Amino acid sequence: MNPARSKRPLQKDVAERAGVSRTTVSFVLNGVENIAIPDETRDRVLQAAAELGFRPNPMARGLRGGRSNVLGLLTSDIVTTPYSVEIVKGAQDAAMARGKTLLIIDNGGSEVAAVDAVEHFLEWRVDGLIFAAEYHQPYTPPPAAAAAPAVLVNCFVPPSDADRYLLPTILPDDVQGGATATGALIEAGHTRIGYINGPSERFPASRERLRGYRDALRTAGIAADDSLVREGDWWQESGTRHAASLLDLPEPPTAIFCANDWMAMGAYETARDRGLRIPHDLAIVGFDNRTEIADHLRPGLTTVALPYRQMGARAVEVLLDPAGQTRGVTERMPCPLVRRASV
Amino acid sequence: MNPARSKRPLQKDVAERAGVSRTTVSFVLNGVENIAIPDETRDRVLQAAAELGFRPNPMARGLRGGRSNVLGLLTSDIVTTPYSVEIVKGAQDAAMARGKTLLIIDNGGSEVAAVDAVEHFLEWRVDGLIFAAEYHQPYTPPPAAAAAPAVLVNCFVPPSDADRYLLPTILPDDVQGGATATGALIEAGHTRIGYINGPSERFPASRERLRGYRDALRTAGIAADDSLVREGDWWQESGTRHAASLLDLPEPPTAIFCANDWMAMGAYETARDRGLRIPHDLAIVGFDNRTEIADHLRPGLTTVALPYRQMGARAVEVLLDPAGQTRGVTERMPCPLVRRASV
DNA sequence: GCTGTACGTTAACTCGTGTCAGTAACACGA
DNA sequence: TCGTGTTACTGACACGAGTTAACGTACAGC
Repeated sequence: MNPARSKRPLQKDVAERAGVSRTTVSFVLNGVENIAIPDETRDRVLQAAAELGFRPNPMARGLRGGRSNVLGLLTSDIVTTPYSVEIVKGAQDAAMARGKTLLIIDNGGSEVAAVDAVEHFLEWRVDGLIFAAEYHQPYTPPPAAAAAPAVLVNCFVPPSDADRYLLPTILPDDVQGGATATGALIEAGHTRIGYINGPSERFPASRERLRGYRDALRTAGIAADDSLVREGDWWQESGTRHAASLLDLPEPPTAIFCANDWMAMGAYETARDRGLRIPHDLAIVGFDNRTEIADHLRPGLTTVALPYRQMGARAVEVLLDPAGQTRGVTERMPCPLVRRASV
Repeated sequence: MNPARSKRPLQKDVAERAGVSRTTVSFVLNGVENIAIPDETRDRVLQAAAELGFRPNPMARGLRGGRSNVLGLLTSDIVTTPYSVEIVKGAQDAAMARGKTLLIIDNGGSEVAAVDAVEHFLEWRVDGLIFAAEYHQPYTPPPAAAAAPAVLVNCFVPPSDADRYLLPTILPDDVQGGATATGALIEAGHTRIGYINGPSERFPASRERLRGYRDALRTAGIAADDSLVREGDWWQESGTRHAASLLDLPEPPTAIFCANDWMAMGAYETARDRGLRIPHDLAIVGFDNRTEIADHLRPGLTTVALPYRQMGARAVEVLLDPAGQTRGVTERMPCPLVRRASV
């Protein structure tokens, strides 16, 4: 009936072709220790398997052994922050490279759907769970998740739940990212550097990038001037507005660091309106490296990239590394500067 | 060892609790026909299953029956066109609703990776394959895909391969979309309507949206004027430039339809530069409904949405519907108008 | 020649479920 | 009493692989 199942070779076929028993094939292919198999036999088996293109049936394997070789990845709302799919891709590639299958479910931000998804994963006897968020935020996994090893990516268990859930956590290093962005401007000779932040209340990233900004100034021996710091709302328009207000200061900044690329785009608009050339009259650095924006602005926007792909890959590694389950360790992944032409 | 497998209830447990044999449980839960089971027994089994929270092990099920209940979704480069993940979500939801598991792999546009992915899917004995593209384009699946039922979404087998691969195909109705966008402007009283298209050579969508534009004009009895049609490159800047050139015509248009939202954003810029108010002095319609753009422009951009979610869902339906495998049927899904304030 | 041991191999069981063939109990008509 | 159905169920096998325990066989040592 199902053509997919009809003619695929089985261990039995490999055994027949190699002239040994099926058990021997299993031993050879799984590299079982403390069992003696002469090289000659081993080679024959391996060759037969290769010739037939044998691939073990993961269902049979998962049914028998405790290990299903499946990992479950639950992500909240990917669509609203499209670039976060990079986390998924990173996890996917890493899983594939290690011969694991990654099961992906996007719960669209719904808690009910999250519970369903975890249940679904557990049905498949997943070897581990990954919870990924579309932006750096607190998140508490459904209770059922306790039934399997888990890792958090781009999110963290809020302090109020931290006693119940102590999980390995992988986050972007927003402090370093903020410092790197600011540092790039300092290197270019700027000393009055404005900062248009995101909303600091709901977004840990905003708070941390601000900290990085201040750290970089302090390290460079530049006195912090809070009149140079504004809080936008991530949208382009707020970038335009705050950039204008910064440039209206008696001592205006010569450079502006924006906590995301949309606001940087807004700052570009302000510069254009005022006839300021970038980077000569005003240098700008963004954050997020949304290439559709950064590449397309003129001149290209120098910005800080979120290491989403690496974070996804690292999550898989931590999950599969038996020692990685030393629970509760938070890893910060560095955010590299992507140089274009706006500094 | 693996905590996930330890304490989950099995059919055996349900049978014990209901005081029947495991076979009976299997019959009841699978609703096997032409086997007599009195309601009283049936209810007891169902209740026992519910009380224990029994969920069948999909591996065992897939191993035994021909049906794995897994569908494979292969997508090319989601990240470059982030909104296309909606296709994935649509497919995911539809699959979940029908009790299927969706295996998703993004091959990042690599043909080698695509072959690997299909191989991976076949290992899992998938019941069907879905090939999804990030934008409407020709695509030829790897030959191995012939081993399972397949559906194409947002892509189609090019004529040169059409004799070898005749697959059900689901596409957005770009002609209708173009006509709808144009129609909205006509309804609003416009008769001179400019059109900034995408590149027509590489993109079927461009050609079809143009056709829709012309159809709508003809239907309304408006003479087509090719001087009102320009070909941009999808980027904002080309929208700005072509809008300017349209407005510089001796008889400038009072409305512009742009083949994507980025170019519409460019047209907004031109309008602003010239002090034209939208929609009073110039009406604009976009395409794609990229909410991050359309919602955030002032005034909000009226645009045509790609029915990605429905397309993904429909792919699953076609795949699971036995009659749906009447191969080679192309379905066009309607692109609805999303009204905001730019018309 | 006998026993012990290391080596190479395999039969047989296991995982959880679907499914076929079969059985026990009972009813009914001849 | 027998034969034939019908109802309500159950035993046993199958799916494809991993794993345990045991089986020869050959060779060494006595």
